[in-house]
Amino acid sequence: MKLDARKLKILQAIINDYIITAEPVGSRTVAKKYDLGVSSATIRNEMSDLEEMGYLEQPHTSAGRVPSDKAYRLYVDKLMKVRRLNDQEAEYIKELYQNKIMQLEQVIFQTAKVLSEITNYTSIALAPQLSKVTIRHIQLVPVDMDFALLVVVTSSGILKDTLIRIPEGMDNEFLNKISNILNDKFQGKTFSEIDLKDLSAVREAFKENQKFFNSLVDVLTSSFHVSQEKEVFMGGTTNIFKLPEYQDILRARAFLNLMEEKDLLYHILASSQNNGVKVSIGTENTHEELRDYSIVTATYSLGDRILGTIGVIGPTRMEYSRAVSVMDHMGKALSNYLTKLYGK
Amino acid sequence: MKLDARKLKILQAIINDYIITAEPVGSRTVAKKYDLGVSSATIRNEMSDLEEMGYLEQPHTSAGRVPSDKAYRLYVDKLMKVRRLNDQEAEYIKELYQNKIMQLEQVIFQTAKVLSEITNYTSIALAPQLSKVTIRHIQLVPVDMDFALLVVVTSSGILKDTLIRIPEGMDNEFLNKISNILNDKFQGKTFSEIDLKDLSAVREAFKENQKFFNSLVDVLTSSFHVSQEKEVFMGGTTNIFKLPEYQDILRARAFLNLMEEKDLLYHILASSQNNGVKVSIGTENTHEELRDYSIVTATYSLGDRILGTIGVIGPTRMEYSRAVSVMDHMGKALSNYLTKLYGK
DNA sequence: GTTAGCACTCTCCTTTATCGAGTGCTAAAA
DNA sequence: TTTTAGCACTCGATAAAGGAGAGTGCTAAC
Repeated sequence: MKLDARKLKILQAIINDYIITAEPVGSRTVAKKYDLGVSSATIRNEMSDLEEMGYLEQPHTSAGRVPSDKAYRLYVDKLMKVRRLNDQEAEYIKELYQNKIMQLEQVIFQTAKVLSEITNYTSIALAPQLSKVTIRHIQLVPVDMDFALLVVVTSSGILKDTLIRIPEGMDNEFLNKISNILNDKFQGKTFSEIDLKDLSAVREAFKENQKFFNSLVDVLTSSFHVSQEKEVFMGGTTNIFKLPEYQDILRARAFLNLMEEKDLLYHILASSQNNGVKVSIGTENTHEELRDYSIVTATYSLGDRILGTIGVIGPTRMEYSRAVSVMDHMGKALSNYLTKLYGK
Repeated sequence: MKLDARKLKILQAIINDYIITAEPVGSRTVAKKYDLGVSSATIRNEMSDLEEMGYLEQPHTSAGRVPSDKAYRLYVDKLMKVRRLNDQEAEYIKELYQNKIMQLEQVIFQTAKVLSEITNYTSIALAPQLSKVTIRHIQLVPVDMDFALLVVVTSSGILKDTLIRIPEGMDNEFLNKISNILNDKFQGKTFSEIDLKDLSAVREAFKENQKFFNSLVDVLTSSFHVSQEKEVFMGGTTNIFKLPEYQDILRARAFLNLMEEKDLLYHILASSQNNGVKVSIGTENTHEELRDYSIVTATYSLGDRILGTIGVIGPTRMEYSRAVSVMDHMGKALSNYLTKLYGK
């Protein structure tokens, strides 16, 4: 059976309608609302064909039909017209990145927030992954008699710092000396390459301050490494309540529980590392838990290095044209902003 | 009418039962489950009295009775036995604050998380309020040819920093000079006291680097001031789904929407500044939106200065004894931790 | 003052009936 | 051969009706 022009038109009509209404679409609806010049009976026959071909599904015998994941895939790849952002949306995004000096994590957080506001879906965003980034500069800065700030600047301009207690009577000179040692040892390495075995030489330089040495290493390996790494930012988690299919408490709950699975979300975002926008529809997702959802992601970068991923998640009945255009725009805007601010 | 010993016993039984089951409690239930040595008819009479006195309410004629806010207040003040934490809970809290060097905000975030895990309610926590805190030390630290780190240490040991772009060719000496000027001008002041009018003298010192001056001031006033100020951390937002009264989608939604009102939550937390644990029950809350919820808060401090507030929010049918003991314990543990780490 | 007994109320759950949207099939029309 | 009108049939959704059960308040006896 061939997917001729009329079948395509009908399919498109059904997808459009279902995306808007969330109700199974019947042949009469298509005949009336979309002017195809044929009767509902003809459309009925075509729909039957489309179902046989795997593009449509029937929730039950006496209901209309619903697009399958395969149909959405076709829609995304071939049928949909990519929508441009309207002025208001573009303006909103522009404003976000204008004139503001933010900590990198704040930027990502705000991006997620705006993303969810514009799309009305739930947004997820991955902060830059430290494991991919090398250490450019380490500096211990005294702030106080008791505390110093351990500052690490990375190759991508990302900065990480932690307050750290210093032993009594330790002077600036010693701090500088340590900074130099750390730089010698770690410059150009990634955080994950900081190897405990490597450190015996460094340890000696600390002489009687072994405790200080330990806490320094602790901070460098654990604090910078694990906890920050899997940070997933989210926005608009409760947006799903606006959608009719989540008026069911069990579904809503399932979704919200999913959103608490930070590890899972992290893997989803981390796995899409191809430059640009990517759409994963329902069963296309490798993760079992996601087979009822679609995810649209985009990467963001600093210069030509991909730093992380942002995305929106929603029902497979997603406004793909809208989502794709917003993600595309946003990914680029964020990259621009970062490059302008942190690039050299 | 007097609230005699038997009435109290009956009231206590009803409250206990309702807290556990979330079902209106009938006279027969009280007679059977709680051994009071009288028949259900007697209890029925007493319950009628208790309703007249305002301690009980009836959802409808043929239902059992439900404690009123007044009853909960009595319960919290007089009736409940304050429960001690069990070993597992105490251990969990202890572990949280052990051996970890965290950014202050991370500490608060983790505290909120643990709080929600232990209580099974939604937790909210207020980060230390910068407006209350004075500036101890400002330092511009060069990290790079293009960037410096603006570090501000506050009187409470809290540290704030932001990466800031520096003009080309600006050397360390000049940065130090600026740091000194900023210190001269702002040491001992709060962030809200940073007055733009004051700055004309400082501005001159920057000579041709007016743009740099502007961004510095921008960061000091806006970035440190507004955005961080109202930061409310939350944990376990979806815990309410475990409670039977939130199986109703409208209620669940109302609650989640409430949790998105960061400003409101901020005010609630900021308003409870009396040292120690505070319980607000239903209509006792000044905010209209909260009249169906109860909130248990505790303050945390550094030394003897109150820094912020943590709390849990749930239905008025809350396990107060549990919540109060956890909040009490947690507030103190957090204060201890902070004092040990940042106090001098 | 306490309690057994009982009529009465009201929600909740189940059953039954009805409605209507939508389908698939057939046979006639184009 | 394709399209269409007509029609019987299916099945979910909604409403109405009918208990069942929990709980109350009142009365009268203990």
